[in-house]
Amino acid sequence: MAEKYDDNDPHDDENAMLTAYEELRTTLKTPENPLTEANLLKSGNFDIDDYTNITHSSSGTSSIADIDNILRLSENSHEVLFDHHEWEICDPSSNRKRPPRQSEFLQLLLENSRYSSYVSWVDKSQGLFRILRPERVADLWRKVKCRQTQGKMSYETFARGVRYYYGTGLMIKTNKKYTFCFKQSTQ
DNA sequence: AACCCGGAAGTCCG
DNA sequence: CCGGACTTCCGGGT
Repeated sequence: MAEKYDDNDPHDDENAMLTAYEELRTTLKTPENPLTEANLLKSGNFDIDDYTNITHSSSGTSSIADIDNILRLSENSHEVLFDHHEWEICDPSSNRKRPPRQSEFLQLLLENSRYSSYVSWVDKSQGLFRILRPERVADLWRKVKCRQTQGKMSYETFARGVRYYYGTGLMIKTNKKYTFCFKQSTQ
C-alpha cells in the first residue's frame, strides 16, 4: 500500500540519515574524536538507544563494520512516515484546524500505534508514560509544532516545554528518566 | 555522565 | 501591541 505524500518530500528523512551516517563514519575514523554519546547525538538522527546498541555490539571498541550494522538497523526502524494529517487538532473554541500544543502532541503520539516504538504508557490509568526514543520524539515535535524556530529541536528543549506543564497543572513530576505523567482530571 | 528542575529572557504567532 | 505557549540558555541537584 504505497501512499503518496505530496506535501512532504519522502526523501528528506533518507537524505538526513545518509548525511548523518557519513558524518558519523568520518568522525569515528579519527582516534582523537572517539565514539561518544555526545558525538552520536550531535549528528541529530540517533538517540540513546542507538548509542547503547553500538557500544554493546562492539564490546568497547567500535569498528566501521559495527557502525554499518547498527546504522542499518537504525535505518530500518526509522520507517514511520510522517503524515501531518495525523497531527491536526480541531480547536474546541474557534472550531478551526490547527497544529497541536505540546501536550496534545504527546496525547496523539501515545494514542497512535504507529509510534509505539517512540513512546509508551507505563500506566495509562494514571497518565504515566515513558519516552522511548527521545531524539526522535523531539524531531517529530519539530515537524508538528506550530511555532517554527531556528535551532535544532533536541530532547533537552522538548523536555523544558513539558516541564512548564507542572506549573499549569497539566502534568505532575515523576523525577524519572524520560518519564512524565498527565495529571488526571478525576477529582 | 546524563538526566531532572525551574528561573529568566527571548521568540513566534494568533 | 499584547499575551500564551513555547524556545533558548543555564546553574544547580540527583
